[in-house]
Amino acid sequence: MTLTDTNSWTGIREVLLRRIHDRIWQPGEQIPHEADLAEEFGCARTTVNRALRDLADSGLVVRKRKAGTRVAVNPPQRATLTIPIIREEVESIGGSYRHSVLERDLRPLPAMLHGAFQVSLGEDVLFLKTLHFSNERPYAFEERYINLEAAPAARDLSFKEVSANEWLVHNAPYSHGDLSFFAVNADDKLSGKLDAATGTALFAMERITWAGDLPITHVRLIFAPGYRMRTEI
Amino acid sequence: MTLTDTNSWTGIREVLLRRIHDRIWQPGEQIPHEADLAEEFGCARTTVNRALRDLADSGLVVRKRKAGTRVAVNPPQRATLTIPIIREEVESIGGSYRHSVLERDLRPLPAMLHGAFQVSLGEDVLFLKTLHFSNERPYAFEERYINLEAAPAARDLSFKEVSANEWLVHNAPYSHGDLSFFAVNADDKLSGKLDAATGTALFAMERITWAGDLPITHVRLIFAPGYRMRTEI
DNA sequence: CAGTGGTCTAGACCACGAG
DNA sequence: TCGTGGTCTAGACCACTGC
Repeated sequence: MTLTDTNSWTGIREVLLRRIHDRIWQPGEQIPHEADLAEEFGCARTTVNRALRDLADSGLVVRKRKAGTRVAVNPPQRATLTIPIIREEVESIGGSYRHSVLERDLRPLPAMLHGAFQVSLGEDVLFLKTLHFSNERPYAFEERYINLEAAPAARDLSFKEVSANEWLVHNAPYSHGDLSFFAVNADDKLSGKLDAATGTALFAMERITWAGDLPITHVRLIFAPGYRMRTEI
Repeated sequence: MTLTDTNSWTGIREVLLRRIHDRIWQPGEQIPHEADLAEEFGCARTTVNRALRDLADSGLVVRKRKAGTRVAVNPPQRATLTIPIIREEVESIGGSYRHSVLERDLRPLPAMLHGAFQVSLGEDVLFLKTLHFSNERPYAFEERYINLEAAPAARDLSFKEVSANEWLVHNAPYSHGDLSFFAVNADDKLSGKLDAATGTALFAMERITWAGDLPITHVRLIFAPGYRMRTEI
């Protein structure tokens, strides 16, 4: 039998978890106060607080001042996705990375993005089309708009050596962003670039990042066939 | 000008964040010790610790005992996805939810899953095909295997009233799982079910959950065209 | 070995929000 | 209003790991 150290916050978390799993505390039911639990475990309230805060972060319990802590009725699955820069992703699975800039020009922001990506009216943005390779096979196709107000230095860069992806991470840190995942069919152009039959379902990701109120970049990545985004929960 | 409260851990986190964004602390550079920062901010080390721990959780700094805290060189994007049960997802966007069980039988586990989903040899698993609707329009198609050793009560349930999705959340809590996302083409069967032209790219999710060593369920969800999984970072 | 983060404690005050 | 969680403090000991 495994003994759990009930003097560590992780140990206490395990015990609480087991009580929830074993239905000793029913979904929706209020569990004892921090103070009572601290007494039960013979530890400081801070320690119980840490354990409960962790359970709340993962969605298993719901905490409210005055109302106490309740076991979540429908614990949502929370999964943390780690999205590395593509070079690191490729290299981490043992591939050799290369990228190729297919297009690069200044242009007005397409109307489609006016709502989500508010740059100053009339300002051009830097547009890039890039193909990423793993072991010389297409890995992902990227279309990107860069707001030159947020990253003026990008105007003079070709992004042939360092990908825009990587350069922006280092030179235009964002404060927040929107991220979405979806599926697209390979059209004729994509099909040639990604070495996929026309019509093949491809996994895609779209991302907008801001530094405060200033939009930095909008990027759409479309991955070669077979790509899976994985995580553990 | 906005003043930041440097006596709260969130306030301290903001200040540290700004120093990283403003390159006062360069990527890869070691930042001051907790004790020094605590002195600078005139607060307890615990408070600085909380702020730094939070930055480390989000991947912006890397902390090591003895080696100190460094600004991450390639801060990975971490995104937390919240995956609710489908009924709640549908209802949260104002739809009325319904589901329909298309198939339900006991069968041996398909060979394809033998590696990932280790049930006792020769034991049958419960197989379910379900279609989820939002406002009477197809929302997602589900294929699910349930390990009856982990959830024996499932053997006697039709899952016509409560979906397997929801029942399992309430009755077979998992301790951990694998989750992946990918894209598939609608085949003829899917196309009819999801009201999508054959070949349409569809967003799909696959999930296996365990309770300790015991596999609980394997589920593949394929969403109707246009589905996006969104999150903020 | 010794510096650094990780954690625990006992106590305190505060903010929120249910009743 | 007042119970409950949220947070802060000052101090302590410990665990890891680079040197």
